[in-house]
Amino acid sequence: MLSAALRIVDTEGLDALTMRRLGQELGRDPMSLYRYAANRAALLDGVNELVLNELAIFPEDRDWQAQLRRIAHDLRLLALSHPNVVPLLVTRPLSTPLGLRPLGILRPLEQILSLLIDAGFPAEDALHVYRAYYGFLYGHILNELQEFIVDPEENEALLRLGLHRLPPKEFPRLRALAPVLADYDGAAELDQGISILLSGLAAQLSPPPATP
Amino acid sequence: MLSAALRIVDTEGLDALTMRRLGQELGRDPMSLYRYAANRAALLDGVNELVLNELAIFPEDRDWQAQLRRIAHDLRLLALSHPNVVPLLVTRPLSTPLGLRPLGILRPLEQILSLLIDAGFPAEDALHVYRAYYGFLYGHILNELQEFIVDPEENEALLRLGLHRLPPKEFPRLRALAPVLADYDGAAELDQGISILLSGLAAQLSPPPATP
DNA sequence: ACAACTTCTCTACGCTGTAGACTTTACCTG
DNA sequence: CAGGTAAAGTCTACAGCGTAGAGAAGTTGT
Repeated sequence: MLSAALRIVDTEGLDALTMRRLGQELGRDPMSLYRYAANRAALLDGVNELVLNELAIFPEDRDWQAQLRRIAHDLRLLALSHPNVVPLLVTRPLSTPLGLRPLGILRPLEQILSLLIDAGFPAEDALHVYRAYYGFLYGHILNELQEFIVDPEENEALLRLGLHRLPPKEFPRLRALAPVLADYDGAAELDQGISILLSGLAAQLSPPPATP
Repeated sequence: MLSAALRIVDTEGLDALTMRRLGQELGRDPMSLYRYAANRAALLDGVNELVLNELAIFPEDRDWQAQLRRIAHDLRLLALSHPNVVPLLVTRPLSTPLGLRPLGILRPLEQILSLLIDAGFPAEDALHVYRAYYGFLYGHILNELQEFIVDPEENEALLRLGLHRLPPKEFPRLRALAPVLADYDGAAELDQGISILLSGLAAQLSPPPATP
């Protein structure tokens, strides 16, 4: 059921995921969905969970930096392949206290904490590392998707056209950067940011012994 | 009109901002709102703009690091005082191509680019710095708000209660960190992350001459 | 005073999530 | 196999939503 919901979200957008539409997709009465999800909100949480479960984390790995870097790239790709789910990813937790969120959404948090603690960080530092890391990661994904042109029309022209609308006096920098904006290597930018962040964090907090 | 809308969002949440509700707040017919906003979406953009306009940026300042750090703290406080607007802040641009967004939303982008370029960065590097910076900033704000307990009930107890629900076998780290999670100094964490990021960026990209 | 134009109001339509009563199906027990 | 119990699915209905379109009221220019 959740996979059908995800299919609708991916192909038709978040708003298209209505109870009636999902019921039709499954060939069932819309009301029957309430046996599996108490709410439409719960349904959205389910989709959210389903996507997050595609993310593989191996907390046993001792090389925390490599692991975090890989996870970052994986999550980025996940977001790019389900762009319509991203609003859910960043917005749903805002309205649910931490402890009451679906387990599938809390699992990555637990696993990354575990990874960091096993790698030698004191629990409290692990939390700090996690926050800086996940904060940057989510921010990057949002940023990249915001610049991503979903329009089926030719990209660059439309982008330039959009920017052309801006008053030149007020937005000279942005207009001048139009060609650079057009080719955005998200993976490289993410990797570079992660590098800066991880080495900075490692230098600042007590570095883990890293000897098994 | 927008300020009335913002008032509703702040006090009653995003969903409470309906055309009928806003009309009632203004003592006007709901349909009269369409003279000022083409859409409900445009209305949300307006609220978004209104909040972002509270953010002051001084592109003439030569000390880009101090300036970016101040802006980060300002935006954080802004987000904390309008938490219900944050979903708008991060979500709305996802459905609008960059060039077609309201000017008030693009203005911070332009101003920060201007700040960086005036501080000596080549235009292209300025864009990279901006992306890493804004990405981290947005990510931090999301993170902090996600941990923020809006519940009027006593914080710590409720948080622990929520966490207590988690199966101990599966979430040992998270449960153990409950007391630490409870007191989260968002400003300090943001400042520390910004420090790491800015110094890393300055070291990596051609450092600005910084001599006026 | 009349006309043109803007602004506001009213009604109505199709859509939404979901409560509550009802019917059908599945399964387990004697 | 028969009968009862629980689960799953269906139907109808309601209040609320955004907003199209026609009309009323008010304002301004000549």
